[in-house]
Amino acid sequence: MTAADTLRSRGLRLTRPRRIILDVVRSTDTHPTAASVYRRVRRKLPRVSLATVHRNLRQLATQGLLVERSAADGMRFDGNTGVHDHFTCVACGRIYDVPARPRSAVRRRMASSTAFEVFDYRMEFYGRCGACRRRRTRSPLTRHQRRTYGRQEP
Amino acid sequence: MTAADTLRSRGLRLTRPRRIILDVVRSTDTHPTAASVYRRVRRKLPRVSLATVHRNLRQLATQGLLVERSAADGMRFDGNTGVHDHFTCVACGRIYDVPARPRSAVRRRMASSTAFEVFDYRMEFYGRCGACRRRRTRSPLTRHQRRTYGRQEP
DNA sequence: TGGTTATTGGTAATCATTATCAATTAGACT
DNA sequence: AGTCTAATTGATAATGATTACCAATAACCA
Ligand SMILES: [Mn+2]
Ligand SMILES: [Mn+2]
Ligand SMILES: [Zn+2]
Ligand SMILES: [Zn+2]
Repeated sequence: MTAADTLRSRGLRLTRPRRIILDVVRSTDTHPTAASVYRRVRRKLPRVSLATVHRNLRQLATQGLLVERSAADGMRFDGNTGVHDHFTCVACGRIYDVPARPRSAVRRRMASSTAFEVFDYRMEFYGRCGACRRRRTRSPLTRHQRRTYGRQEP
Repeated sequence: MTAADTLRSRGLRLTRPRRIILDVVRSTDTHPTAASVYRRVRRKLPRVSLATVHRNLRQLATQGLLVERSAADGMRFDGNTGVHDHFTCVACGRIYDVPARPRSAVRRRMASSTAFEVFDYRMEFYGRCGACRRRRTRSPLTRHQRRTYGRQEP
């Protein structure tokens, strides 16, 4: 089932902006912000509106064609919809995919020891990535710099 | 070492607004937003400014007297600074503390299989809490309602 | 090739957080 | 207890991110 079919089967249309936005998110593993997606989409479609990017990221996530993840510095989007975990480098801000560990054991233990019905869980690792370990540590970003720029997208 | 001593040893002062803000966050396990803390602080200090609440939550988190956590609906604050995990009920939005599982094994495995140096990790569980399992499911909140109100604080 | 209607671009509105600044006051030291 | 000094406050403006609105456009179906 292609993305176009998924959309059309729900009465949605695969417009040019929507297709390019989906392509941009799917063709990277950097977990871009909406602003970053906007910058990249404009290279192919200079007249696109920032509102269109926001609208489509939200819509495409609702339709399951990409994943919306909240990170410490705001919302990010992930074209990898498979089950996987993430590692955030606290030095450079990059977010890496890491393979998920088997989930069933954790869910069983959680469900049997509490009144909670666990549908899913998420693991986030924090530390320093290989590149940053080899390099002298730079001064950390300010709160505002983290939110606005985030070193993972040059 | 009391909170007042921690602050004074770093040239900071324990003012009345700051003490009340810290008390409010420490005396609940609902992981309140800044807006929610503001509402509760105003009951004791009606003339407090929202900016003062934001400033102090940030400062107190920087000093390690409370923890700042990003959730799907925005930033939240946790008076429990010990190691623990969280369960988010997708039906009512409440965030519950859950005991942490032993950390060393996970960190060792992660560090040995990748180039990442893991300082810490975070687990978030998602599902339905006991109260919501017993009760008929209500209609889900809108995006805006989730961000602003969040059912966990009535 | 039309006709319907989802979608777009442009822009205003909203929301959360941060910045600014004159007035206040906690804490240290007489 | 009174004085001093700098941290802090309340009020408000500014900022950044996201959402709402609406007339114009264009995707898709018959
Ligand atoms: Mn990912
Ligand atoms: Mn907690
Ligand atoms: Zn790094
Ligand atoms: Zn619940």
